[in-house]
Amino acid sequence: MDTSVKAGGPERQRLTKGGRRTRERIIETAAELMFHRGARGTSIPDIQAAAGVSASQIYHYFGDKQGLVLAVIDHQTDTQLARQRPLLDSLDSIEALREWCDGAASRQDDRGCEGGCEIGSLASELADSDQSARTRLVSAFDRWEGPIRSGLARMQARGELSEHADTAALATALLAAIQGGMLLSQVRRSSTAYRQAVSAVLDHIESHLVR
Amino acid sequence: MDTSVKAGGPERQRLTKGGRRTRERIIETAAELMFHRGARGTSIPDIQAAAGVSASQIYHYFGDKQGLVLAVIDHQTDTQLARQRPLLDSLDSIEALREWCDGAASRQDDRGCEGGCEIGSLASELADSDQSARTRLVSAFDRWEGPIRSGLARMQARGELSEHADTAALATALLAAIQGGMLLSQVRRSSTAYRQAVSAVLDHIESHLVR
DNA sequence: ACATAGTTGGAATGTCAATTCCAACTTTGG
DNA sequence: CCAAAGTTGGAATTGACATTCCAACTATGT
Repeated sequence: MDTSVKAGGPERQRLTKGGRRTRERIIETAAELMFHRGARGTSIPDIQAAAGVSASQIYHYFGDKQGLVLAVIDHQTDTQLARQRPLLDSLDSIEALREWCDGAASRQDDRGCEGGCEIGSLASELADSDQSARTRLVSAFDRWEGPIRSGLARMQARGELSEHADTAALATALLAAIQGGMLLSQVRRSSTAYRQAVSAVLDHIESHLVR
Repeated sequence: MDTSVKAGGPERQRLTKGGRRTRERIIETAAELMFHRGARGTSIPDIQAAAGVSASQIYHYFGDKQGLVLAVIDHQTDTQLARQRPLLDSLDSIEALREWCDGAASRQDDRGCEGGCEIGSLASELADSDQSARTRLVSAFDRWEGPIRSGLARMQARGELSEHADTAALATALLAAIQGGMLLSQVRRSSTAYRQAVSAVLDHIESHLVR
C-alpha cells in the first residue's frame, strides 16, 4: 500500500499531517459509499458531501476517480484482512476454520444481509472494465487466500491432513464458497446460503483429515 | 415471463409483430451490453446505437431504464436456463453433475474468462440498489437451484444418495461454488478457480453416495 | 520570518445521460 | 376503407457528473 502509483510517473508527493488525515477520510468515506452503491453508483459529489471535502481535495490526492477507486480497493483489502486477524493467521485446524467462517456469517446477519463482500462486490463490478483494478483485485484475493492455504499446509505438514489433499485447491474452493455464499445471501437476504456453502467445503476438507 | 408488470397498474399493451421483434432486439442488445459493462455502465444511447432503435422505442416498450433492466434479468434467466437444458433436467448422477459443471468451465475458457455469470454479475450490481431487481434475482436463482435440488433428490429417492444428505443444502452449496468460482476465474482470467471450487463440492456430494 | 511546497474552497466548463414531446407513419379490427 | 391503436424518429429539456482552474490559505524547513 503505497502513497500513489499511477501509470506515467512515480509522482511522489509529501503529505502534511492534515493532508494525510484528509486523504484517509476521503478513502474511508468513498469505501463506505462504494460498498453500498458500487463504484459507478458513487459520484464524486456524493463523496464530497459525505466526507466534507471539496472537489479539489479529491483530485489533489487521487488524480481522478479511477485513482480513488484503486485506493479504495487497496484500503478495503488492508482493512478486511486486518479485521480478520489474528484468526486469519491460525487457520490450521477445522475448528479454527469453522470459527473464522462463522464470524463472517454473524457479521452478515448483523447487517441484515445487505451488502456482500467488500472485495467481491468491487471485483464483480470492475473486473471487466478496469484493467488496473483487476490487477489489484487479483492480489487482494491472493492475499486473502494465502493464509487459508498456509493454515491447511501446516495441518498437512503436521500429518493432520492427508498428504493427498491439494491444499491450494481446497483454499481456493473455500474462498469461492465464501464469495458465492455471500452473493446468494445478499440476494436472498438470509445467511443460510452462505452457511451451507461454507459448511459443504469445510465438511469436504474435514474428510481429508487423517484418522 | 410476462409482457410488462410494473408498479402501479397492469398497463398491458398489444404488440404488433414488428413491435415484438423490436422489443426483443432491444432486450437482447441490452443484455449483451450489460453483461460486459454492467447495467449502470450501459447507457440508453449505447443501446440505441447497438440495437439501431430510437430512444422513443426503448421508452415506449419499457417505460424507463429500470423497466429495461428488469426485462434483461428475466431474459437472461430464461436464456441461461434454456441453454443449459436438457442437461439441467437430468442432474441425477455424479457424472451428469460433473459434465454439466464442466460445460460452464469450457464456456468460460472459450471467452477467455472475461465476464462472469450472466445472472450473478447482475445480482452483485443490483441486489442492494434495486429492490424489484433483487426480487427477480431471487427467483432467478431459485429457478436455477431447483433443478439441481431435484436431481439430487431423485438420487436420494433411488437410494443412491445417503438419506442423511441434505439435498437442498447441497444444491445451494453447488450453486454458490459456481458463483464464487466464476467470480474468482473472472478476476484471475483462469478457469482453474472455478474448476477447483466446483470440484470440491462435487467431491463432497460424492462422499454421500451409498456404496 | 521568509520562501517553498502542500492544502483548500468554490466557481466554471464541457460532456453525456435519462427522459419527455410531438408529429408522422403503419398496422389492425370492423 | 376508416378509425383507433401501436410504432417510430428526432429534437428538446433538464440535471448530474467528472474534471479543471485559480486564487487564497497554511504548514515546514532554514
